[in-house]
Amino acid sequence: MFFPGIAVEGKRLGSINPTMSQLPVKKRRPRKAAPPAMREDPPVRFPGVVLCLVEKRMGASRKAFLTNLARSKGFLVEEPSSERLTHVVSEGNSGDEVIEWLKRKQNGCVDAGGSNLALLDVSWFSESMQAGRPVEIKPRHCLTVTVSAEKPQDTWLVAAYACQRRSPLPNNNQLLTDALETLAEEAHFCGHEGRSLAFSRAASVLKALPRTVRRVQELDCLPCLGEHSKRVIQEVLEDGTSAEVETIQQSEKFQTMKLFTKIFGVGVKTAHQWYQEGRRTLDDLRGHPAQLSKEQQAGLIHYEDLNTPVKRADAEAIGQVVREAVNKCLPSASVTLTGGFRRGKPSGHDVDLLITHPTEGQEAGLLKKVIACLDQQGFLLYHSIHRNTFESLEDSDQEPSSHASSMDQYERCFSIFCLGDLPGDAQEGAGAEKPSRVRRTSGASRFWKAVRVDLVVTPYSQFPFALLGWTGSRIFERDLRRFAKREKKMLLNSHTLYHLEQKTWMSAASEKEIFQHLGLEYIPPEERNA
DNA sequence: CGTCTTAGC
DNA sequence: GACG
DNA sequence: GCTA
Ligand SMILES: Nc1nc2c(ncn2[C@H]2C[C@H](O)[C@@H](COP(=O)(O)OP(=O)(O)OP(=O)(O)O)O2)c(=O)[nH]1
Ligand SMILES: [Mg+2]
Ligand SMILES: [Mg+2]
Repeated sequence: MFFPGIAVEGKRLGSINPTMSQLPVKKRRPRKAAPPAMREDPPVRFPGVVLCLVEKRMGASRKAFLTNLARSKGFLVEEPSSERLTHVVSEGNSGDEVIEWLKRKQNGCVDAGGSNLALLDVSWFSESMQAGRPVEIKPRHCLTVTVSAEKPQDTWLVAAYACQRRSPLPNNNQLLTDALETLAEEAHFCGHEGRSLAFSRAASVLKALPRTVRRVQELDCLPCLGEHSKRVIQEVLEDGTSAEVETIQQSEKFQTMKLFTKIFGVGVKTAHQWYQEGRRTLDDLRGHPAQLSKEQQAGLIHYEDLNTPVKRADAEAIGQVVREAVNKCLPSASVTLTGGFRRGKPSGHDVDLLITHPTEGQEAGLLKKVIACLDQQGFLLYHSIHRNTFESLEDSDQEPSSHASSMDQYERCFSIFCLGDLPGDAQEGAGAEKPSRVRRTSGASRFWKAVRVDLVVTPYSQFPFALLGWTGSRIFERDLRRFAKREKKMLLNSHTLYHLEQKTWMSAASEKEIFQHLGLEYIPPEERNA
């Protein structure tokens, strides 16, 4: 249950003072006072002409130089996402390439067809700069479009960033995405993170397609699909499988790395080290428990439970247990189910919960109390608590370390939850005590199950950023941040959005406002399954 | 050729 | 591995 | 190096 006015689906959260944004206390706060020194451009002399310079093959610095030149002569120059464009100027690209580039930049919904948009070579631009006015468009200036803009090819238009496209849960290409994700996993096991990311992106693009791929030619215009990915897709389309993928899956190395990295607390490095030492089974590891960290011990003990998918009903039940504990500690605080379940997944590897309170600052110190409360009731088999370094709006912006660090500003907790499944009243969760939950470990009937639960506490002013950050998917998050940095010169994390050129933090009362700040079409959680 | 998300134990 |  |  949410508070009226809390922003989950774009409702306003209330006004936020933009001068008191959040910052990492360890780092220096960039100054907000001075706006960037803007050189005065002369007044607009040609309001009917809106230029756009195609960065592709031109480069960012030349584009910036030409933009300044044009503005100094009274021309309007705007971004490709602008709807007012009249003249698109490109250097070294064909007309078709410019159309494709424009469509991508405009989230795939451009009428590149017979509109009054002129696609021009840079020669027109040079002549116009020399003349100090837009010169008449001659045939030699025009880029020709060979692809018929009327009839869409038998291909799809898909944006290059996952945060620009809709990825609903029904995946029409699971056979293909499974193959590509196997290649991504294998690359990850080999420490080839760049290659792994490339295969993950390729799989993600296929997840966004509205129907099943039938012929490899349909992939021609899709981003993130290169020679290797297309070859694998072709094999799977023709034979139902790929030899490369089959070989990987049958290899002892891959199978053992997979077995070991599924242990909570074990990553590629540790798994590989154990593999080199000749270990192959979980019992090999259980033989030397002293070499294991606390989380690895817990991960090994609960290996089967933690690798059994968590159902939505279990997630809701745990959400309710946590909600009651939270409200005991702080009435009118809220608990929101996030992660994959918020994206509509029917099951998941854990339960992700986001906690906040509508009064800024009331959430301070809450997580520690909630953990103590849950632990006392015997719900926690393991937990690890994480403090944050970001201030809430309540904290003053003078001496950052003075009280922020002395205060209990915990924000995250990774836990292993004991989900009781006792009959009758115990389902409520509050009834049975810890010893009775954990002792019944043997025999055919066990009455409890270990479940990974992530708790996150956020100040109300950061709630939309935390919600966006903890809803995922992982690929969606990475592309949001990559898009913000590379396309908008902004820095995004799960607390804030920072504009590098304006040197300002951009507050948001909803997820929708964050998408707006980024110039992105809003994508609802159910379509973030990238 | 460099980049590939970001942050806390 | 794919992209800019 | 691990977790999200
Ligand atoms: N920024 C960032 N966020 C991440 C990363 N990994 C996960 N997240 C965010 C987005 C995820 O939806 C959210 C929860 O992570 P989970 O590992 O629980 O994945 P998710 O719930 O999507 O799926 P699952 O639990 O496996 O069913 O945390 C990451 O590497 N970077
Ligand atoms: Mg999850
Ligand atoms: Mg999680």
